[in-house]
Amino acid sequence: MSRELQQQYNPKEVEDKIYRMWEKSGYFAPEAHQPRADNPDRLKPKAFSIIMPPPNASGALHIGNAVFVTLQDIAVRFQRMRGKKTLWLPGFDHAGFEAQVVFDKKLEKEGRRRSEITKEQLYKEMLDFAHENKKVVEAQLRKLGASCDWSREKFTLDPEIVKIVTDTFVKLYQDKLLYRGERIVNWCVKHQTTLSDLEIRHEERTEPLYYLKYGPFEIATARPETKFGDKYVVMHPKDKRYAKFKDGEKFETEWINGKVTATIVKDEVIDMNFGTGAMTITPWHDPADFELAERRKLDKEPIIDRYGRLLAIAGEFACMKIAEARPKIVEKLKAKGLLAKIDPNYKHNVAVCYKCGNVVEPLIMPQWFVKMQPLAEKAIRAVEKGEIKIIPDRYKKVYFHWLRNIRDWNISRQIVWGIRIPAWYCGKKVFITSHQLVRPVVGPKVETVHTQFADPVLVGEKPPKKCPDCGENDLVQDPDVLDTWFSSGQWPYATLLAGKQSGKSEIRNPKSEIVSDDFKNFYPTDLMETGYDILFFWVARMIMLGLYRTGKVPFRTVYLHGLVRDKDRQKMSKSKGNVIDPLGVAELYGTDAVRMALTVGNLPGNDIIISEEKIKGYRNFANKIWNASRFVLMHSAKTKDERRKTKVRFTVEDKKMLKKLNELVKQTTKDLESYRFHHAADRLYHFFWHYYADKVIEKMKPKLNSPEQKETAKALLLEFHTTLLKLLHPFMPFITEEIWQRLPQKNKKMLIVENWPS
RNA sequence: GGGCAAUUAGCUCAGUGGUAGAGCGUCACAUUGACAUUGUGAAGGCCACAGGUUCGAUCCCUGUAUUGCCCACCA
Repeated sequence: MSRELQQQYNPKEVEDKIYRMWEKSGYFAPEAHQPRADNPDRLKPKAFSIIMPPPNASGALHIGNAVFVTLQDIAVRFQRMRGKKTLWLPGFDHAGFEAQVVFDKKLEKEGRRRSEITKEQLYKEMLDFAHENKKVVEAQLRKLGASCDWSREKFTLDPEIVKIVTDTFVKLYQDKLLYRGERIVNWCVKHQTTLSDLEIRHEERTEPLYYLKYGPFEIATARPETKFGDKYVVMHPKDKRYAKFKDGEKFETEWINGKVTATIVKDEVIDMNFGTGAMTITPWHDPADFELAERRKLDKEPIIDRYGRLLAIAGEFACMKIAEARPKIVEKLKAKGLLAKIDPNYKHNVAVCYKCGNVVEPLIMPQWFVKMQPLAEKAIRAVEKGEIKIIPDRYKKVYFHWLRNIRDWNISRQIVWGIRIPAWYCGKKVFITSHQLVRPVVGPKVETVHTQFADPVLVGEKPPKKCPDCGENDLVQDPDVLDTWFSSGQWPYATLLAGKQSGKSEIRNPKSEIVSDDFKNFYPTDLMETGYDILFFWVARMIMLGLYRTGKVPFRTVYLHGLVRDKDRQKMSKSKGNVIDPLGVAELYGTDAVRMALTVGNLPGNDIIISEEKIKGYRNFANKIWNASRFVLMHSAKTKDERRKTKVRFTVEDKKMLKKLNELVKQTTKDLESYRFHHAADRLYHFFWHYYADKVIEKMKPKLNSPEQKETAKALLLEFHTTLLKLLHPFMPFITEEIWQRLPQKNKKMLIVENWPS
C-alpha cells in the first residue's frame, strides 16, 4: 500500500467513493452516531434537526438548490461532529401547478394534448414522471455531498403525508377556519385554474384610458369590455362636484346596448382626485369593485367567461375575446356619442399569471378559502416573542407587514396534479364544479354563466354512504386539488409525524398526544434554511399551519439565503443562457470547490454572485489543502527509533502558533453556532492558506531537518493539520475525509463523526 | 403609492468610533524544493454626496442621489 498522493487533487477519484463509504456507515441517521466516550455531550446528546426544503419532483436541481444543500449540510455536519443526534430529513414536492406547467410543455413536445388524455391517465403519467425525476435529483443531492438521512425520505404524495394534509383540511373546516365561498379569485385564462394572490405578478402597462359619458357623469375606464352591466355610479360623499346627487338616487341613461337604470352610490373608497371622481363598478371582474359590492350589498353580474370571452350580456359582442371586442366596443361608444375622450398614455399595473404572463381575469367563483387572520395573529406573536428567530433580522418587518395585511387564501386549484380536496357533494343538487365551463351558445339565444353550487354535504376523509339530507347515494368528490403550498406548508410536522417509527400518523388536536418518535425527538426543528423569495409562500404558512396543528412553532430559526446571480448581477435563467449547472461545475472543479464558492460571500438575505472564476479559486484551494497534506504525510512516517531519540517540546513561538489555532477553533465554532457560514468559510480559507501553509509550514521546514527539533515540528504540524481538517470538513467534506482516511493515526473514526475540536 | 437594502481598490465583497482589508484581475521578480491550480513583492481607494454628533466618522444621526428588490384592489 502506498500513502503517496498524486501531485494534484482529483475529486473524481474521491467523491463517489467517499459518499458511498458514508452512506454505508449509516452515520447520516441520527441514531447511528454514538458520541465518543471523551465527548462531554455523550450523556445527554441533544438533537439537531433540519427539514430539507423539498425540491420539485419535476426537474433537475439548479444552482439555487445547491445553495441550500451546501448551507444545510454545513450546519448538519457541524452539529453531528459536536455529538448531537442530528437529523436532516430529505423530501420532494409534487409542486402542483409548477409541475403541471412543466408537464404540459413535455406533452407539447411529444405532440400530445392534455385534453386528449383522461384525468386518471394524466395523473398516472405525471406520477411516473415525478418518480423518475426524483431518482435523478436524489443522485444529484448525493453528488453535492448532502449528508441527509435517506431512510426517512418523504414525498408530498405519500399516502401518510396526504392523510395528514387532508386531516388538516377537515380540521380547519370543523374549526370554521376554512370555508367554501363565492368570492373573487385570480383566474388564469390560459391555464384554466385559479391562482393565489402570491402567484400573480404585477406588470406595468401603458394603455388608453377611456372617458365615457354615463348619464350626467363622465367615468374613466381602461376596460370598456367589462362595462355592459354597470348600473352603479360611485362617488365620494364629500365631493362637492356631485353634491346635488344623493346616495341611492336612480336615473335612466343610454348605455352601450340600450337604456339602463343606474343607481348612485356614495362611498369613501373613491379617490376624488382620480379622473372625474366618479366611476361605475364591475363587481364580477374587479377585486375592488367586488369588495364595495359585498359591503354595500350591490348586485353582481358576470360579463366575461372562463375562456376570456364575452357573455350574452354583451349582445352583439358576445363570444368575442377581449382583445377583439375592445376596439369594436370603443367604436360603438364613439358612434353613440358616449365617448368623451381618450387619454392614450395611461400607466397602470395589470395582474398577470406568474408562469405564463397572461393577464389574470378576476372572476367570482365558488372556491375553498382559508380564513387567515386568526392564524396570522398567532404567527405574528411567535416571532414577536422570539420563539422564532429570523436571520437576517430585517425580514421580520417584511413578514409582519404581510401577515398584518393578509387576505384569505384560495387553496383550491383546477388541475389534476395534486391532493384531491376531501369534500363530497350530493349528486342530486345543482353542482357546477369550478372548472366546468358554461359556454355561451352562439346565436340569438345566449345563456349566462350559472353560479349556483351546492354546499358540501361532507368534509372528511371518506365519503358518506349517502346524502344526509335526501338519502341520495350518488355522492361526488370535489374535483379540485389543493394548492401545493397547502401541503408543503405542513412539511415539518407532516414529515416527522409520518416518520418510520410511528405506528400512527394522526394528531387530533393541538394538545393531543404525540404519536411518532421522530416528532417527539425532532419537533420543533432547529433550522429552516431557505430562500427569501419564499418567505410568504412557504415560511409564513409553515409557521401558521404548524402552530395551528401542533400548538408549537415548526422551527426555532429561519435562515434566509439570497438568490444566485451571475457576475453581472443578472438573475440566472435558461433564456439568458447564464445558468451555472451546479452538477456540471462540480464535475469540472470538484464538489468541495463549488460548495466553498457558494458559501464565501453568501450573506443571509443578500444575493450571491457566482462565476466560474470564483469556483476555480476554490478548486485551487482544494489543491492547496491536498499538497499541504502531502507534505505533512511525507514527514509523518515515524520509526520507533526516532520517537525514542527526541521528545516533543514546544517552543514559545510554537505555543503562540497553537494559540492562534485555538482562536480559530473558537471563532469558527462561534460563527457556525450563529449561522455565519460565510464568515467561518472565509476565515478558514485565509488561515489555512496564508497562515498555516505560508507561515507555519515554512517555519517548520528547516526544523524537520534537525534531529532535535524534528519530532516537535512533526507534532505541531500534525496538530494543525488534524484540527484544520476537522474545521474544514463541514464546508469541504470530500477532500477532508479523503485525507483523514490517509492519516497515520490509529483508532481513528471517519471524519464525518470525529469530535469537533474545542 | 408604501417599504427594504446597497453604495469601500478595475471586479466580487469583508470590516472597524482612532493613519483602510481580502480574493480575483494587473505588473515585476522567483522556479526542478508539498503545491505554477505556486511563492515573494508592487501598483491601485477623499470608504456615493451634503450636513450633524464627537477630541476624532468609512462606521452613529439627518437629508440627497443612484441602483436593486419586495409589497399594493386608484377606476
